[in-house]
Amino acid sequence: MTTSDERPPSAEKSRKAAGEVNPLDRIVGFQLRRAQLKTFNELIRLFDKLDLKPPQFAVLKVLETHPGINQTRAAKMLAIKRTNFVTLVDGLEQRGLAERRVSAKDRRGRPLFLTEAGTKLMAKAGSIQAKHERDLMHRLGGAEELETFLRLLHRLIAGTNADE
Amino acid sequence: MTTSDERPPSAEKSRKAAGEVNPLDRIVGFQLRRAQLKTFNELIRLFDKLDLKPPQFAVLKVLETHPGINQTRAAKMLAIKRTNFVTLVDGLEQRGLAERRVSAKDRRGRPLFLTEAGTKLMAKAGSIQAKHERDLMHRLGGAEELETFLRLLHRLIAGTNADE
DNA sequence: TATTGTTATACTCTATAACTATA
DNA sequence: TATAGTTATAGAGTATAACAATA
Repeated sequence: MTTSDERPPSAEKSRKAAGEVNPLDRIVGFQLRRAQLKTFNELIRLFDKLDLKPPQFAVLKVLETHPGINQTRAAKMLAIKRTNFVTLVDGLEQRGLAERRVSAKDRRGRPLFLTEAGTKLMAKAGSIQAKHERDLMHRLGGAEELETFLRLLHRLIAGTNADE
Repeated sequence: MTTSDERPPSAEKSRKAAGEVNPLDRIVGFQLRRAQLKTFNELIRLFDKLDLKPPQFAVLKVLETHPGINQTRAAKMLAIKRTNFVTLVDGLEQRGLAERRVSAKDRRGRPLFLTEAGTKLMAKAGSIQAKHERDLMHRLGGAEELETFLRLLHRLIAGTNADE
């Protein structure tokens, strides 16, 4: 990604580098896919030293703002299946970043909490992610464009029932 | 569900329906993921009767606009790996929608073409996809918003070397 | 030596069904 | 009966390494 070759801005070369005329460029779904893959890959690299990936960060983020949330609701927020969420939490619990407790009210539930280590890690991860977000904002053109972008994304998502 | 705290049912339901406060709502990457998943799932359902999925449609679309393109360039346009592209084309070739020929110039290459059946299928698939695209445009708010959205997406993608 | 297409393979993601223990 | 969590498992999707044929 940091290949800083000298690149003359000739139309010929920039066209080739950009992947040519590409009929997929004007199809919303495919552009969404590319943008999503790129932002995730960027975040993966930024989280590299924390041994954290975007989905794991997302779980911790939800626990941070919703301590004691149960797994069904958390999985819905993350738009992943309850069943796949289990493995995710297993990993975080084994690393001592999150913990499942037992609810007194409903003994079926396993309310989720960040551990102290999880809270500490989130301090670092959160600032890394926030920095990335600012980078994205700048690439979009500024604060106003970011708002516009989020609003448009939300219009596409609206009416979604997350998962399941 | 009748236990726990006393809470007005209206607030309870709207909170649940809206997916709650969700700290992921303002993180670009995760909103991108949700929007991408949703548009793809919509397209999958629309293509249902054609037994076609978005990646397959994308390949056929590239062959339609770039007849004779080689696999390396096509894979780059699709932002997937050459190696995974092989399986994709295998499937399309077995269904008689695309074909690999042999190049006289460079006998390593296998220039790709739509078959007649492939062209016919693309007539249907293309109009389905175009209709979906118009639907997305309306949800975004109109033609102007679509342009804005694509422009912003492109700003995030810019500088990407696709894949590999 | 580099490139095109390919096979084999592994690893991650995601999806479905069925089970348990509670309610 | 329904719900929260879980297990097992299958299927996509995606990744790397290595090879043959050709340039």
